[in-house]
Formats: sequence, C-alpha cells, structure tokens
Amino acid sequence: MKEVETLPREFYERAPALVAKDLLGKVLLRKLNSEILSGKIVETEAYYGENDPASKAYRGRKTFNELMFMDVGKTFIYMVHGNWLLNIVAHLKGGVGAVLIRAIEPIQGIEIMRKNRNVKDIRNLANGPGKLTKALAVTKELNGIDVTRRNSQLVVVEGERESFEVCSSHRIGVKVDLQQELRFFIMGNKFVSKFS
DNA sequence: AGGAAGATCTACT
DNA sequence: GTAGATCTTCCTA
Repeated sequence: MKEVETLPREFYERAPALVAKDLLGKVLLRKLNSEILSGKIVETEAYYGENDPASKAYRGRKTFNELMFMDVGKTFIYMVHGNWLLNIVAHLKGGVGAVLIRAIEPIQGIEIMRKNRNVKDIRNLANGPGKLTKALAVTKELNGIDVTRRNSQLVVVEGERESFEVCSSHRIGVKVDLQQELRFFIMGNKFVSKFS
C-alpha cells in the first residue's frame, strides 16, 4: 500500500485564518480499527486567542483549553450542545489559536458513516461540525492526538490537485464575531453546511 | 448546582 | 425554510 504523506507541522505554524483557508481541499483521514474513513475538507473556521470573544481561549489559559496554547498540528476536541467539535491547533510560534473543521465531503467508508449517522443522504453525512465527528466516530478520546503523525488515528493528508474558489463569511453561531471574516468554504460545494 | 455552549433534529408553515 | 426543543460537557457561582 502506498504511504500517504501527512501535512507537515510547519503547515499549522501560521496564522489560523491562513491555515483554515489552506485546509480546504485537504483530506481528513480517520483510521478506525482496520477501516479507513475519509473526506475532503470543504468548510473551516479560524479561532484566535484573547482578542477573540468567540474563542475558547478568550478568557485565558485553562486546563481545558491549554491545547490551543500548545503544539500546533494536534486535535482540540470539545463538546457543544451535545456534539463533539473537531479543531486542529494552529498558530504562529508562541501564539494561540485553532481551526474548526466544519464540514467534509465523504470519500471513503461512506457505508460506515451512514451507519454512524443513521441517515441515507450522503449530503447529510458530514455537512456540519457535529455531524462530521459523529460520522467519523471522533470523540474526546482523540483529543490532543497529532494529525501530522502518520500512524495517528486521525491525520490530514494532501488532496487531489484541483482548483476551486474559496469563499468567506462570518463564523456561524458565534455570539460576538470579529470584524474579519473567519469562515472559509469551497464555493458551490454541496457539502458545505450553509451558504451566505 | 445551574446555565451556557462554534449544533442538530423534528415538526410544522 | 424556519422555529423550537433537546442534545451533554465543562465553566462559574
């Protein structure tokens, strides 16, 4: 079997907004027992630190959010409204931040995702941050794992070479958003949670 | 102990 | 398409 190259750690050592934008089109790969589930990342959001009221790191470093202050390229997973949300830590050296993965386009293991989600429609499998984690069986157990390590249960790899247009908007569901638009998605992709 | 939280599902118009 | 109930941690009092 051909080895897939994960994205290098340096990829995540940049401003969260840049990383969020560049993660579009990459492939999220979940190894579950002997099965492989994967999907193309089509929607992301960037979160910062103490200047970002919507960020979990807004009120400073705590035990539950310290991953956002630490090594880039690791997962940061937490529960909101009964859903696990998957972030990848990304920031400049010494900075704070993470990128929320909001939606993927299923590629491999679609039947398993259907089972995990209990829905038929492919478009409805992973077109939202909580749906995607359920489809890929991502929970707090995977918190803090390194997505740049080839043998992690969750990794991010390079996708197909293809061109697409990136759109941006304000982040979804946040009470107080920043002026800058920090949500990014692939224009016209059917698996984006919502447009506008 | 209580409530807020980056959401989702269901049941309607 | 929209509104409302409900999902389950973890924070803050």
